[in-house]
Amino acid sequence: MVNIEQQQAKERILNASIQLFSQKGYDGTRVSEIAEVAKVTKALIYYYFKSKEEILDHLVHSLLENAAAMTMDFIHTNIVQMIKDGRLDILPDRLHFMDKAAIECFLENAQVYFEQVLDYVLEYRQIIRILMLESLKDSKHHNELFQLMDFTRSDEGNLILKTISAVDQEFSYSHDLLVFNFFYTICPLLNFAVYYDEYQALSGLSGNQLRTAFLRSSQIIFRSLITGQDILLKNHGVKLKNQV
Amino acid sequence: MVNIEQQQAKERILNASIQLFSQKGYDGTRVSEIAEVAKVTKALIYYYFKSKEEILDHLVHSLLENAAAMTMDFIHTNIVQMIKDGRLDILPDRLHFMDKAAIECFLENAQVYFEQVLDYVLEYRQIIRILMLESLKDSKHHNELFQLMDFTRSDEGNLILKTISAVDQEFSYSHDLLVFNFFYTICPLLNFAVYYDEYQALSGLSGNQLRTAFLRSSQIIFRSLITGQDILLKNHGVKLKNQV
Amino acid sequence: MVNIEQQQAKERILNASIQLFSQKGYDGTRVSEIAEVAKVTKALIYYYFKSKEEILDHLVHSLLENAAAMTMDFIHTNIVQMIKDGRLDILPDRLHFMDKAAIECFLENAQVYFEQVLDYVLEYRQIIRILMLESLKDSKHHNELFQLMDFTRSDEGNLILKTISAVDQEFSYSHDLLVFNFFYTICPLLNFAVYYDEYQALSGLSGNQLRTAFLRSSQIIFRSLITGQDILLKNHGVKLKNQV
Amino acid sequence: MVNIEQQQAKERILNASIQLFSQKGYDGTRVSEIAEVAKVTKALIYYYFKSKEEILDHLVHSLLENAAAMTMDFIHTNIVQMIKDGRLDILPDRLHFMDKAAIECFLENAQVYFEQVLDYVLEYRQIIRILMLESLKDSKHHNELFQLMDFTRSDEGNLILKTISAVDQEFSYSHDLLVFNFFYTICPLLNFAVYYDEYQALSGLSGNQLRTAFLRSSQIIFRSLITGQDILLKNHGVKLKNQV
DNA sequence: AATGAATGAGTTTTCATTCAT
DNA sequence: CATGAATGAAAACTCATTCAT
Repeated sequence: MVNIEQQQAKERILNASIQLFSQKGYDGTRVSEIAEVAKVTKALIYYYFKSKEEILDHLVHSLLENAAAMTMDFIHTNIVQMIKDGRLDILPDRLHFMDKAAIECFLENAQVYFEQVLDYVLEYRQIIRILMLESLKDSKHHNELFQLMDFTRSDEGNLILKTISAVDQEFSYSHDLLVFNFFYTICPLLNFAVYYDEYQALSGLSGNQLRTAFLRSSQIIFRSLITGQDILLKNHGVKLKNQV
Repeated sequence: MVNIEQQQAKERILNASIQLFSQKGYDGTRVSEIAEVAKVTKALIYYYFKSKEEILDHLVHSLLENAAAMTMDFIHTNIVQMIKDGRLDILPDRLHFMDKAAIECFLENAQVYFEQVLDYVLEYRQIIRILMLESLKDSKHHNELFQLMDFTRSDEGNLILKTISAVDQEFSYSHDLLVFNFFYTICPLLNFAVYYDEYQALSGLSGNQLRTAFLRSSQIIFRSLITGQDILLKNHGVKLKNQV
Repeated sequence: MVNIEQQQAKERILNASIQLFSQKGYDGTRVSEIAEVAKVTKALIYYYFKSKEEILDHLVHSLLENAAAMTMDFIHTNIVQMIKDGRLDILPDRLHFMDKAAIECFLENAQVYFEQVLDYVLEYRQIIRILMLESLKDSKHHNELFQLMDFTRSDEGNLILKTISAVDQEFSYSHDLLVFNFFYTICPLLNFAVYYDEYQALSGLSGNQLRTAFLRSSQIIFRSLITGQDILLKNHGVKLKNQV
Repeated sequence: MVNIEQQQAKERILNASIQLFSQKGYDGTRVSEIAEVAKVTKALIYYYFKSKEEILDHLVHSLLENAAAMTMDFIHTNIVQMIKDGRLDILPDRLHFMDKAAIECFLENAQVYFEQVLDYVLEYRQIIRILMLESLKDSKHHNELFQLMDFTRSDEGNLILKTISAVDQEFSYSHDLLVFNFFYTICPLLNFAVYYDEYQALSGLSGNQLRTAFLRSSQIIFRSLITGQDILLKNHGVKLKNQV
């Protein structure tokens, strides 16, 4: 851990802001508190940032950039590599895998990616918390949480959905799947991050135990998506396909 | 719908507060804004409420009371009735069902209850949003969201867990189940409520379509809990039991 | 003089602002100083005015309205009355007087009007000073001083010019006349108002002596406009007419 | 025109200050703005000037010195030369010209001088504007504008008045003349300078047209002073002499 | 039940100025 | 010469709350 005295002032301000915003919310945090925690003068905060809001923006944007980079990284590591290996084809409307093994491989990578994302959101859980707080208000960062991992639209970037679709060639996207994905994949993940510390405190579990327990729970969802997709797809898929 | 002019002032203040707190957060809302929206003077707000905080308390407590009542209602309607019918026994550590049909009946009721809860959280989604905003900060209402449907502890009120446990008599509670329940049952439900309006706006779905899609998604989780419980229970249950 | 304690707070704020803005300039005046002088709290100032700037706006606009009213009054008292009496005709491009006596009468009225204006600008010399200070900066009140008595454009409202033109039927407006009017009628008048107190102090004259001396000086200008108009009009009028 | 990059830093600071002070007033200008416009750092400004106020002082004093030099120049070129030529005598209380031709010559020179002054104030109109802004406030530069061409007192430097007095040997200074001189000679001149750009913009006249129009207007005043002085002198002079 | 006026104690933000390098 | 970093003091403005009526 870096000596707090030696940390650059600007970074101290950002760290103090993360800590305080995530604890007390943006509106609940005073610039003077940030100054105190960061051990700088109020005026210096305004030397580095035009306003309190700019601090928030800075935090939010740095997280979003970071997240986007991680997604890109996944795409390049997995998709691009598999294409190069001739195991995956990008068709206009879906991903086409060479064989069952390729699907297995992809799913495994997705799993690894999920775990990666989990660790990412845990590491940045304070900023995620800030983002979630803002996403609940009609602030300017209103829907940047949704952007964070935007699976709500069925566009090219929505890889997990494509994966599922690849399992069943008859499949085409349904609102059900998107809803499921958002509320049963993204939300739990983000909620896990923002309630991580609190849940630990209440349950008495260690961080690692909690993380493991959550990962196991997630596996149920993953399996459901494969074994139980007839619930989502077979029963309602046809109707849903024509709905919007 | 009641004429806004004729609404009693106090109620107008409460409604304005719900609207504003859920939109801008408690800290982000000014008493003068409440006065404006409620079409009363600031001074009148202080005639009815001792402080801004008392308004929040009032809202939070009314929701919590309400929620508790609903749970009690479920318990009485289902548990108590089934006991009276001799189809259910409350043992010190678990519920004991007379037969498979009783379980089926209970699960069905639980499903109905879930839908009831869904409608409840949808109706009060603004207050839920307020509560969630506060739960993310370390305010005094910090963990009242957890209380709302406290399934994190394995106490008598934790009915769904008991139900699952009843399906497999060998079963005993594991942290995994609690984690699963919290992050994959309660959180999605609450997130659905708080992001309901926004998701509608982004997806273009009608409220009803969205509600139906969410309920179908929930069914996957329910089924997972039965068919997929070996993942949660058989594999890790023993270890987890001894973990904490 | 009204008891300062009994004056309404808002008026005390305005008076304090006039005093301070005219002494120290708008930028040089602190809201806390206004509060002190007005014997109110800073917060009360913000109860009555949205911002420091709004106080300035209020002062400026009230003066401008007032001034406009005075001009209107002159027009109605003189022009309208003379028309009713059949001594004046408004032609599309100029005023037409019945006879020399009508012109004399009009000029006499203009003289009276000038004196009236003089007393007006003297009474409101502090606000005029504020306005002049602002007019010298590129603030939003930049050219409201020009509007105050806008003789810079040769439109219908420019009565004095029309009067002069009426004296010599051959005459038509020239930029020279406008320039003369602005810099040798309006500016001296306004400068007299804003430097009134200071000139008194430096010269040792009483207010009344100064006012009388200034009025006599103005008469020279008035006469110049009649006897000396050949300088302005005859020599250069033709060229100037075609210039812009 | 010198390349802005190559201009010395100090000069750039002064030019930026002139520009900004005349645009926004001294109080309305931030040191950081000066730094920006001058393309130097704030710290460098403090390397060259002890304080923001020192910049203003520097500008004001350089103008005043300059103006004094110009007056001195006039005195030497005209007065001193005429004395040497034996055409002018300085009596204790007045100037004594040898003959009508000497008066004519002097008046002509005064006219030339007026034009010179006009060009001077036009060149330095931004600083004049600053000075006028300050003269309207009770700053330390309060009455330095009056000093600029102090004709308010009947001392030796008041050349134009002496000139007029010389025309009529019966004449002695009256407050009327001083008032006339200040409000109808100096003020218009200064106002012309400070409103020069704005008047151009509003009227659509070119700088040269405007300057010419103003000079013609001034001639009326000059002539008035000779032909019309009976108004000022004969009628009221005696009384006024005894007034204070 | 209702309110216009008032305020203390903050809040965010600004700004002339300094200092170490 | 030159500057990036830093700051004390004070500026404008806010806001929950109170009070007299």
